[in-house]
Amino acid sequence: MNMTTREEAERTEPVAGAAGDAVSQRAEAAPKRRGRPRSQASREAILRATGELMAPGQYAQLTMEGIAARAGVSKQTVYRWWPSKADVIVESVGEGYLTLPLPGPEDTGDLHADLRVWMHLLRHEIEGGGASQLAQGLVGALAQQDSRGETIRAVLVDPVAEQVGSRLEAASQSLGTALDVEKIIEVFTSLILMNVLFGQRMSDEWIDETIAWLIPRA
Amino acid sequence: MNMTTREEAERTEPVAGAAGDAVSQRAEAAPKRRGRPRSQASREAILRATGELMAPGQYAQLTMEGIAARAGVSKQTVYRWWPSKADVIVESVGEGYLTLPLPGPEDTGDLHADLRVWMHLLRHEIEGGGASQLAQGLVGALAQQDSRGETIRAVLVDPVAEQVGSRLEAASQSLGTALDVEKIIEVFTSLILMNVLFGQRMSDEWIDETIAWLIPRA
Amino acid sequence: MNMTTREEAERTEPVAGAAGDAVSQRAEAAPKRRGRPRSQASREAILRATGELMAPGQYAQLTMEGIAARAGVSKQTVYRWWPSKADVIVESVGEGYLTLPLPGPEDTGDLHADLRVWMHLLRHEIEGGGASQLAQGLVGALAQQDSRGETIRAVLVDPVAEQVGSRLEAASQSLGTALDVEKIIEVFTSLILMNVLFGQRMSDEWIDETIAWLIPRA
Amino acid sequence: MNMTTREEAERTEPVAGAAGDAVSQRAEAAPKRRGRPRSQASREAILRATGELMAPGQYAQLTMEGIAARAGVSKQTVYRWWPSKADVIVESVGEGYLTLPLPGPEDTGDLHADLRVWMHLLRHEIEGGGASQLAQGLVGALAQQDSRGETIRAVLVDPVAEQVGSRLEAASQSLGTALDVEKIIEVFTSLILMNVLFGQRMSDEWIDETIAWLIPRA
DNA sequence: TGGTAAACGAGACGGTACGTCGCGTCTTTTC
DNA sequence: GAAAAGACGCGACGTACCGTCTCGTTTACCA
Repeated sequence: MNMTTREEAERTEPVAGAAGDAVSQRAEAAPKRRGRPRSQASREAILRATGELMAPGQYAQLTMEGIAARAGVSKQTVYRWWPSKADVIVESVGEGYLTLPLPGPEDTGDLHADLRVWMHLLRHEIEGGGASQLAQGLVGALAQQDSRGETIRAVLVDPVAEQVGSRLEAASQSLGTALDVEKIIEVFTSLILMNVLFGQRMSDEWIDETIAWLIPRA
Repeated sequence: MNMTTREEAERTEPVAGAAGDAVSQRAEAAPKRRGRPRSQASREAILRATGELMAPGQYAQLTMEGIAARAGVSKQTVYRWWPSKADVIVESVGEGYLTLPLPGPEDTGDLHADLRVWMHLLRHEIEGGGASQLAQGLVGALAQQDSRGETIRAVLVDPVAEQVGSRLEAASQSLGTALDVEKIIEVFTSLILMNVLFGQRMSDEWIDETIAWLIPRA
Repeated sequence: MNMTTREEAERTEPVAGAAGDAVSQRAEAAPKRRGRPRSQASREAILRATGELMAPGQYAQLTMEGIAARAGVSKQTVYRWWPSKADVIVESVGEGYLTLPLPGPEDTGDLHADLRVWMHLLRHEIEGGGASQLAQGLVGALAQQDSRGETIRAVLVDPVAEQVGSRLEAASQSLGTALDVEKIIEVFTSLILMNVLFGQRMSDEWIDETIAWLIPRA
Repeated sequence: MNMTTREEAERTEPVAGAAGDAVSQRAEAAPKRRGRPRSQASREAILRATGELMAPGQYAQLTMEGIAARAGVSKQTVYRWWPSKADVIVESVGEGYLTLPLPGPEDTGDLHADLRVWMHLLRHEIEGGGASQLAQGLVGALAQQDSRGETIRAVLVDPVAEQVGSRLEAASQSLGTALDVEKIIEVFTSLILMNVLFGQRMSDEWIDETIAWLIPRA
């Protein structure tokens, strides 16, 4: 990610020892910045506006001008802190201003049924078009600058994996079956995301077959 | 895909007349179009130019103006025959003017070994960055105009599925095992494309595990 | 003046042997241009808009964006034909889309009285501020690119010189006096323009003195 | 308007106190300002920078940011003491940090000869372009903010008038002739400034004629 | 001699205009 | 009637200055 060191410093400062940051020893050598400090309000407004404009139907407005306008901020302020649209999107998503509208599966005790219900839900979501558009938009927007795979993965893949994962792990314990949970999660996520990304319609049969194939009944 | 019917009809016609020739006497059985016929040379030049501009590093030039300029053709000529950039790209890829730098697996008789070799090859390709960039670019370019996904699938998914598919089917017959070939192909393709699209690194272990999990040894 | 040769050719073509053009022998070698010809309507709209925006009070809008907007034309169209704002202004003025709001003297037979009345009129005009603002604006706008003295002279100086000149020449003949008419015109024009440009107030005494000094009574 | 800022500051202070303020106990007209006094060094640096940036060729840099940068000063410091760019320019010129490259006439005893020599010198200066450009620039810069003209007159007209004036007054006394010196100065200045402003070329004949016409030989 | 208030540098802020690029459409002449 | 040439309205791009606004840091005065 091509963030300037200044930006990096600024952001991580209030957040403190965030995320997977191991090397945070740089406390000495005061990072005392001179001049007026950047407006935290502007920063948030920009990231929020970006998140909002990623919503289905708004996507056409996802321009630097659109973001600035909706945030009530000057274009220059956006450019001052993020060198490109991709960077703004990445940070907006990273800060949680936008989440994929994909729910996770319930837990009624019957794993197969839960997954089936869930995938029907996903199908409905995909058919609405919003999720696909958003996913494609993300890939498209980010593709222009860098590959930035980790980011997209963090936004697109991880949440889905997490949701299906927690359900599977619960089942794995209660069932006592020897499921390769990790692999199943991975495959499940891949299949679903392909369908979301490419707007593929999941037929009833395909759903049943897929579940059966991935999680053989005992 | 949104190809005009005229385009479809027209295209197959001169292709029969083949290669470099212009004034062949295909007159008979003709649907007799009046006026100057469309230039086959222009068509090829456009598709070739599109393919060339999709090459990694050139992607920024993939504009309608860039295509027309490189093809030595007027913009109108491009628009006359393809309603959108997405359609040009799709046809360019379809006609082989651009190929995803993703080879298929060899057939040495040992399915597991072949797949392992192949996936190491893919990993190398992914690490080069070109494939990921191109795949992302395709998604991005196509998403802007045609979010329906069939298009992207045709360009991105199908070729990979075909390559791994033919190897698997061959194995399926020689092995006589009851493999759900279709499902395996689908899953294989999904996993690989996810990795390509998001630049995920495939470790040796991951490759071995995945193959073993998908195609259990007899 | 930095007009492109193409623009020059285009403009002078319909105008025929305009202005002081002596070398117009280039008729042969048909300048047949290809592609869509430039829109005469746009050209006129731009020049008219420019003239209108030079009017007192509107001057703040005299931006390339303002001109394009008022002309109902895209910015690019303005830039396509004139490389800078100064060039647009020069041509707008040159084509008569704007004239200095300075009247000429009447002819009642009494030269001194006529001039006095006229200068009082001018004083009123100057006090309104419009004329000064416009003159300064012209100088300022044109100064940024080139010196372009001839143009400003043509717009600012010549009309005034002409008006006072014709009155003086008429008087010169009827009086039979040996007036150095040319010199007087020159001086008169200079004095008046200095006052216009710098918003100098002309007092009654100054007017009388000046007229008496320039045109001694017989 | 073109009062020095210090005067301005001192003036507005009591005015502010008079504006219906309740706490105004400092009635005893104390001009004593508290806090850090303004930096004389900054003031000079700003005026010098302004003068330097008015030099021919540099004119495009004559922005508030440019001035501040070259003076090694913050923008706010400039704005604190001068309300507009015009004021800075006026004071810079007034303090002699920039002089129009227009010399005055020598005094060899022969008035006509002195003037002729001087005007040839001016012609050379005008042809170089620098003087015209600078004069136009001044008009342009000042016109944008202060169209009242006194400012421009003070900068542009007065210096020239003074130079030619002192030579003429000297001559007037030694000659004893009844010259209307004031008028002659005015006319001379007008003619010359018109030529400078509009880059008009003064021919040998024109110079001789003009001098002869303005100052008839005894 | 230490407080304090104004001036200082730095530089971010909301704006407006700049000049350019690409879009998809249009209007010419040429083939 | 297709093709090249290229102008058109549109809208976003990224940059430059504008004049204003915090910040933390001097620095001269007055107590």
